[in-house]
Amino acid sequence: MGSAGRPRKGESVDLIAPPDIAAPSLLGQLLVNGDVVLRITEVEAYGGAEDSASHARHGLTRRNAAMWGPAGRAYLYFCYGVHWMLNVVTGPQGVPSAVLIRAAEVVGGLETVLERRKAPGAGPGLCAGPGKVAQALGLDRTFDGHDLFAPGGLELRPRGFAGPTLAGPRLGIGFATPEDQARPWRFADGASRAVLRKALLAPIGMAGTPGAPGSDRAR
DNA sequence: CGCCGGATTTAA
DNA sequence: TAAATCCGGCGA
Repeated sequence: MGSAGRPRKGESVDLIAPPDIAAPSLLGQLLVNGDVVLRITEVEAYGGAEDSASHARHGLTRRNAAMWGPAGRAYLYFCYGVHWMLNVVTGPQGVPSAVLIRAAEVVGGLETVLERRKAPGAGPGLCAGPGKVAQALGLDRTFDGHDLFAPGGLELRPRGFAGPTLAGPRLGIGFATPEDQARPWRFADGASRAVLRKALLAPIGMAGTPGAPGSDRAR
């Protein structure tokens, strides 16, 4: 890796930005693993300078090591003894930050997803929830640190589009400081039904009209 | 070394 | 509303 910190071909420049900037740029992008293709509809930013809600709050540990790595890698962790959670590592190397993929829509491989999710049929809630997303993609600890821009295995495809961006406080971080709990670091695609607690989110980055510029990927 | 609790999901 | 179910991080 001679080009540390510099985006490679096909890599979104936005991932080098602070997590709250990088996060909304991931909306609409695709996650691919085998025949399964998901379109990201909801994300949350973690880390940056100081964030009491981040796994990096206690410093570098074995579990969160991937958060310190270069942008564009996966950070997988096990939660509640039950679920795996997928994050996209962002920011410059050495600054722990990541974006939690909270929800997505199935674009391809529905049969595989239904099987993995043990769901009877498709619906807006099929992959709405971070544990569901990882399960649908068939992820576990072996994907921790995986390069999302390397061909084969789990991949992030920057191509995609999303509707107007919604933003609001992150979910499930009652242990964090009130200031960090209040940060509007949860983002979602306003045009998607695959979004949890949508009523807690409000339009952002638009100068008056929905679909306005501002949610564009800088590229 | 033992305890506490979690970036959740599901079923009752 | 509560159980499932494991491991990380902290304090002793």
